[in-house]
Amino acid sequence: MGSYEQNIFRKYIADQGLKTTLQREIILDEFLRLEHPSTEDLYQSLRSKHQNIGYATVHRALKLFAECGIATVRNFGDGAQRFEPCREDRHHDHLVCTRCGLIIEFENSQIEKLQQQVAKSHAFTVLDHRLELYGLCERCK
Amino acid sequence: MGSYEQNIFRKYIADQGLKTTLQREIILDEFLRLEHPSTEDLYQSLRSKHQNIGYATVHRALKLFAECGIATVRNFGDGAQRFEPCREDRHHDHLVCTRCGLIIEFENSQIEKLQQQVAKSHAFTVLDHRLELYGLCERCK
DNA sequence: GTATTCGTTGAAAACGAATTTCAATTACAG
DNA sequence: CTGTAATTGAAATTCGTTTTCAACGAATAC
Ligand SMILES: [Mn+2]
Ligand SMILES: [Mn+2]
Ligand SMILES: [Zn+2]
Ligand SMILES: [Zn+2]
Repeated sequence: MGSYEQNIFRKYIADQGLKTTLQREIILDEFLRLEHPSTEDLYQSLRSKHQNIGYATVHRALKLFAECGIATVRNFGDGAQRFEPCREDRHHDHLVCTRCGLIIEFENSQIEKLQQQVAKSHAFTVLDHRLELYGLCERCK
Repeated sequence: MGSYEQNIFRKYIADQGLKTTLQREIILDEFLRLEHPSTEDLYQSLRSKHQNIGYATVHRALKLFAECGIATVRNFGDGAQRFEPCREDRHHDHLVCTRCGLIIEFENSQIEKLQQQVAKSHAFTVLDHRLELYGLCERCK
């Protein structure tokens, strides 16, 4: 057995006729330890223990994670794509401190409900959404 | 006199010790006619009548528009920054059709209010926010 | 086991949007 | 006007992302 994410990933790999590799296992493992890493972040994080894993492989793995649904692509406006583990499908949104980069996660079912109402009133089917509040955290203001 | 946006822009230019140029006036004028143009969109849109205005100048103008508050930077995940006129400070959010690119704008004061509550509960000061609902529009689903 | 097949890997190259450089030009204060 | 500093546009650069390609390796066939 393995973690929730490992199982989904392995199933996806098998279903697609792809191959399980040591690199992918290592990358997934490290990915699950990080918060909102960019490709570069994850690559650097692996460097110490695994100097033989290439940047391109890390990047390709992250794309696979997003494809199979265990990672979400984020963009907090800092010019780099960030990826984050979906963690059992618990959706959340973000407060982003524009000064120090602190990221606070939150869930608000009332907001989600209102979003659905808005979409409905425009005959729109929502597949995904992003809500980010930018500003200053307690320490920075 | 001039439009709301022209006045703000000219004041900003003056205050910063910058210079009013014909190019900037033309670019602003065209910018206000478009919906959510990228630099490239705006550049192309100007090309027919003003083949002598360079891409870099368009880009620099857009950055100035954002700086002085008459434009907002948007990122709908298509890989290009988009800019949009603020239009008298009326904030709005977006429904984005991921199939045909249609963008519907909406305002929802209840959602905004809940956002403030969320921020407050984390001792966060919100300076800006983005809410985008991605999915399929009426025609595409 | 050995061969064949086909996906994977990592380094390097290519890509593309954003940004900067630089020499020529222009706005505008004095 | 004149001098000075900002602006311009073409080209070059930057930087994150993506692709290429030859070597490699896992899975399957023989
Ligand atoms: Mn998060
Ligand atoms: Mn809009
Ligand atoms: Zn902070
Ligand atoms: Zn559509």
